[in-house]
Amino acid sequence: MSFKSNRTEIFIYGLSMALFIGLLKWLEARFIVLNYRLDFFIGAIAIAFTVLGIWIAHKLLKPKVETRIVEKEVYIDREYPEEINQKEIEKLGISKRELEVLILMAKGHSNDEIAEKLFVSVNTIKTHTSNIYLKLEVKRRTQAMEKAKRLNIIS
Amino acid sequence: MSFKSNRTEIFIYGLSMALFIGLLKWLEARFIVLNYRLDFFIGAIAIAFTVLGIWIAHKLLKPKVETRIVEKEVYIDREYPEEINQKEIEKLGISKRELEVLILMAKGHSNDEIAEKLFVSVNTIKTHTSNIYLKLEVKRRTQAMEKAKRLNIIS
DNA sequence: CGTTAAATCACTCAAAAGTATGAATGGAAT
DNA sequence: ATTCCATTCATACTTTTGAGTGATTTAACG
Repeated sequence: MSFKSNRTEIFIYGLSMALFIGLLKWLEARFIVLNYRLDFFIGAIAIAFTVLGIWIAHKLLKPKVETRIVEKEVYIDREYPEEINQKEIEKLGISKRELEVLILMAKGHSNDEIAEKLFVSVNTIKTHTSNIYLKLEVKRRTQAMEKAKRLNIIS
Repeated sequence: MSFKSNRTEIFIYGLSMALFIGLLKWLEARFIVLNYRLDFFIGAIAIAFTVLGIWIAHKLLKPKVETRIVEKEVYIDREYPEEINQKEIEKLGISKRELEVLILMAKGHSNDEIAEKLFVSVNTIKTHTSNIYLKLEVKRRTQAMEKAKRLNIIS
C-alpha cells in the first residue's frame, strides 16, 4: 500500500481519533451504554472506524497511472531530402540487393520486370520483397513504397 | 464509491466481523480488560477496524485511474503541402471519388480496406482503380502511385 | 425530357503478388 | 574451421489485383 504524503488527511484522521477517544471518555463518565449495550457500542465503533479506514484509504491511495500515448502529428518541411536515408537503411538492416529491389519496386516495376533487370528468377525477387516487407514492417508492396519514401530510404 | 462484485472479499469481511464479535464476547465473559483497560481495548478495536477498512477499501474499491497523456511525435513529411496539382487532375479527368481512392491507394491500403473506408463494395473500388489506371496511363497500382506523386496530384 | 457523367455493383477469368518452407552457395567474421 | 548471413532458387498454395463486360441509379445540364 502506498500513500501520498498528505498532511491534511493525516491530521483529519488524528483529529477523528481524538474525537472518538473523547466521546468514549464522556460515555464512560456517564455510564450510559457501557453496561447494557456494550456490544452495540463496540460494534458502532468498529463500523465507524471501518468507514473511516475506507475513507482514508480512498483519500490516500495513490491513483493508478494509466499512460496513454497520443500520436501528435508534427509536420516537417524537409530542406535536406537526401540526408537521413543511409542510417535508416542500416538501422532496418536492409541489404544492398534488397535496396536495389526496393528501388525498382518503387518505380512501379513488377516482380517479373525486376527479376529480368537483375538477371535473377522471380522467386528470388519474391524472397527479397518478403524480406523487405518484414524489415519495413509492412504487409504490401504499396505500403513498402509509402514507408520507404517517407523514411527517405529511397528518393 | 463503487465496488467490484467480489463475494470472497465480502465474505472475508463478514468473517472478520464475526470473529471480532466473538472475541469481544469472550473478553466480556472473562472480565479481563473491560474495567481496567477499556480505553486500550476500544482503541485497539478502532485501529484494527481502521486497518480492516483500509484493507477492504484497497481490495474492493475500484482503483483510481489517473490518465497521463504522453504525446508521441509523428513526423509527417510535407514538402510541398499546397502544390497539389489541380490542373493536372482536371486534365486527366480524374473524378472526386477516383481521387479519394487514389489517395488511399497511395497510402498503401488494399482494395478491401479502401472499400471499407469508403463504405462501398470492393467491386466498386476495382472499377475506380481500373479507371484511374486508364486515365494515368499505367498498368499497375505501384505505377499509379509513382506517377501520381510525380505529377503532384497526391502528396 | 433526354443525354451524359459519375458512382455504384456483379461476375468471371487471369495475372501478379504474397506466404511458407526448404535448401544450396559463397563470402565474411570469429 | 565453423558459424553467420546474403543471395540465390524452388515448389506449393493463398490472396490480391487487374481486365473485361454489363447493368443500375442519380444528379447535372441544356
